[in-house]
Amino acid sequence: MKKYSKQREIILESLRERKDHPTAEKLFMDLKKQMPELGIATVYRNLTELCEEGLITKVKSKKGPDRYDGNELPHIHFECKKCGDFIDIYLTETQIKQMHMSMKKLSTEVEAEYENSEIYLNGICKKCKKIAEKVV
Amino acid sequence: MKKYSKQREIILESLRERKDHPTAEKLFMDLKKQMPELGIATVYRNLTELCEEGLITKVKSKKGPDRYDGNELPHIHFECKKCGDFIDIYLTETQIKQMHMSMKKLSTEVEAEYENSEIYLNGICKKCKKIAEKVV
DNA sequence: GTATCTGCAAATCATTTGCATTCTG
DNA sequence: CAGAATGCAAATGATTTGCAGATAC
Repeated sequence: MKKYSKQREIILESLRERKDHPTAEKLFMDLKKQMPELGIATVYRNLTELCEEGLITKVKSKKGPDRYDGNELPHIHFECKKCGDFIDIYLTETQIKQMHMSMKKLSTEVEAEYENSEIYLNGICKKCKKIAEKVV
Repeated sequence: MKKYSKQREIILESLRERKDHPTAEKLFMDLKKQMPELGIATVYRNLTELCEEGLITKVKSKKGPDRYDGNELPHIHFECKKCGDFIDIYLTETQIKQMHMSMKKLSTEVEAEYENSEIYLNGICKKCKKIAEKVV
């Protein structure tokens, strides 16, 4: 039977509150400030569990280690080719419906059973664009 | 100045021919049969280079290590939640255009500069579906 | 009281790097 | 010959695992 743990609570809570997509290491460092006895293994263990329960999402990054996302609103990710950061892009009801319909249609072409889809947009984010402009 | 290497040639050639999406390790094992002196570091070095040159693509997997893809035709990936394998899904000219247009439109919402997008469909592939049916 | 969860340290897995040697232009 | 590329072994980085002690129910 699943038991309560303060560690799991603050991990989930923190991921829901923050708007970035931290690595396990980053999250660990930040949480260690408010709970110094916290161990990195506990963070990894809980992140894996929370993903399995569908409460958070693991985001694969092109460059560095995996990122974790606690944003509960339906969204897709924009990954910056320069800094590697992720930005959430929110979709309207219509966009979501449209997307899922076309995805489902595509899936039938391989006779596979479609469940959901992940879309990663790639490009340069606002922040890096500004930096690039300044450097030039 | 870039120099020819037999190793790079067989790595690229093999990736273009095969229809799966092997890990570096798998590719290494297979190529070692025809070139026993091949080293794993050489495989990784060349895979990284070939990706940078845009001749192949690195595919991030939900489960295991990175996969590599030498399929030159425009396609997106279907990732099986059970076996972790990838299947290529081909798109028509119209679908590609449509997709890029809607992606570009989404990107403007975050004031980021869109370059290209990656779409991963998720579900259960034909092979696993059959296995599942047999087990039941 | 017992199963679950933790923190730590050690282990594992994937990938990268240093370096002496070999190959290409 | 000079610079590039290789193979090997060692190093690194991220994540997982084993285990003894702490915690929840």
